[in-house]
Amino acid sequence: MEILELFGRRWALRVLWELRAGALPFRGLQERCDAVSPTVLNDRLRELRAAGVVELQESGGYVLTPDGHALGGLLLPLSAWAERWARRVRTRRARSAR
Amino acid sequence: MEILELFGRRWALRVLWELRAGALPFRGLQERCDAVSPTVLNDRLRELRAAGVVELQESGGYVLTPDGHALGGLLLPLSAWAERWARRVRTRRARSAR
DNA sequence: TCCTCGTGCTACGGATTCCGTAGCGTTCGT
DNA sequence: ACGAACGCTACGGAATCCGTAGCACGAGGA
Repeated sequence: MEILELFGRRWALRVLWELRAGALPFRGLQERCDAVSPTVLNDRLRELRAAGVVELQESGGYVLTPDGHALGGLLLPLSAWAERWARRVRTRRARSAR
Repeated sequence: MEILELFGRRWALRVLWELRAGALPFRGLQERCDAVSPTVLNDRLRELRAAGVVELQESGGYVLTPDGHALGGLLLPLSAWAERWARRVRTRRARSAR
């Protein structure tokens, strides 16, 4: 799981997540990622391109490669888990508040 | 996917990955994580405990909560992907080396 | 009693990463 | 010629991470 080296960096997973739905230009991607600074976004994009999960199309805009798409699909169950988790965290916080 | 805020931190996913197999004490966990500094490890553990995916048992040693275990299971397909990915990266590097 | 060992964890200074703002170079449409 | 959108870079300050050293506590043995 050396890949965790890459994913354990800020915005890496988020970029994959945002690109699932389709291509996005640099600034569009930046907006989706809570206005992350272009410096870091470009760092992550270079790393993800080097890893072969993201590519820059000639017509402009970033897209997932087939590999990247397969990976993006694996994030879906994680998303489902995250929803249940968020609900539990809310109720837990509500419980501890009273 | 606010959870990506937590996972997009160094060693967070790695800690989950290492705890899948069972409980580990602080220093044992540290060794498994490439001798990560105790400062950061403790930071991650506090965050993961606050998120309710990891807990410290009274008898000592860190362990995944039921939530955390469910999450850890989702990392398995990701691990399978990572293996295929690592193989591809190797062949790609071998190709570009000649 | 004193020592040792293992437990979780903290202090501190330096290295690395991240961020916010500003702006460059190019292309494309009008 | 000009505006807009494209990808991206420069730079200084803030936040994060790291490596080393060591503290506090409890269990066990001599």
